[in-house]
Amino acid sequence: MTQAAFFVLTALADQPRHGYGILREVEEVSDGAVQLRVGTLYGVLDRLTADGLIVLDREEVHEGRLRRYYRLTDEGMRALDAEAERMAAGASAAKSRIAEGRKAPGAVAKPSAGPGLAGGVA
Amino acid sequence: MTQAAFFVLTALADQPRHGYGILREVEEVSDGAVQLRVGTLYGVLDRLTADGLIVLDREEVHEGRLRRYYRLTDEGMRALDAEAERMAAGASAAKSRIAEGRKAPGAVAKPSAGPGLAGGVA
DNA sequence: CGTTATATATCGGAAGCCGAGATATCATGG
DNA sequence: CCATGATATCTCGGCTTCCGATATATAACG
Repeated sequence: MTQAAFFVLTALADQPRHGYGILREVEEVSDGAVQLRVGTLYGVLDRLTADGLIVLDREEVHEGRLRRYYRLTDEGMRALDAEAERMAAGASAAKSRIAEGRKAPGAVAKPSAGPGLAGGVA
Repeated sequence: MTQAAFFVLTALADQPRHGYGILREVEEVSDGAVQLRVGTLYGVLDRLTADGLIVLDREEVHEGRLRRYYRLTDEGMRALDAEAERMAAGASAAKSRIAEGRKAPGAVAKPSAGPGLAGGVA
């Protein structure tokens, strides 16, 4: 699953949303760290629909503008859950490894030959 | 940062490794969930080097076979740390949203009629 | 009337992924 | 002796995905 797809699913996890709403929600939920582009969105939406992870929930007309709402399917919910698990595990692994690398730069069983990472790391 | 790049950095976080070793390490650290392909690896290695996140540490000849070791730079370490943070946050956000969606499928200001997610759908 | 915000969607270039193949050494097995 | 498999490097081409730019349309603000 791509990053974009993950964040779209996340934005839809609590309630159905329309395209433009997903765009804003992703930015907000990621605290501005992730900016889903318009050009990316619709391709992702199509793929997720084709994969059965989301479905068109309903269409509304708000102030003369069409809003097309999507929502997660059971399968989409499960896929997101599994992906979140993998991401958490990956993040956790990276964190503990960083700690290891900082704690023992020369723990490679090599006395000194190895200058260690970036010279002491600080 | 792409998934592939993230896992390469993670594999290098505790100690320098060579290409083939990274391949096995990524699979092991992700418990088989992530399989970095050979065709992907070298492109990632080149990009990470160009971006200054990793550097060629040393070259060794082991049993007649060349081993090219890479290691993280300070910048690479920081980038990995930041990315791990973002991933953890993303995973966490997804998790709590899933909980919200399950807890209140109709929390959309809809008493009960709302079949909500996966409820009635059909 | 022009710009900004909301809202949809498409197009094409660029970036990235990955199966397949090339090359080479060493060990195992037939 | 040769085939196979593991180790180890790297390249190529097709496919998927990303994203800037563009198009269309309504409403609000100046």
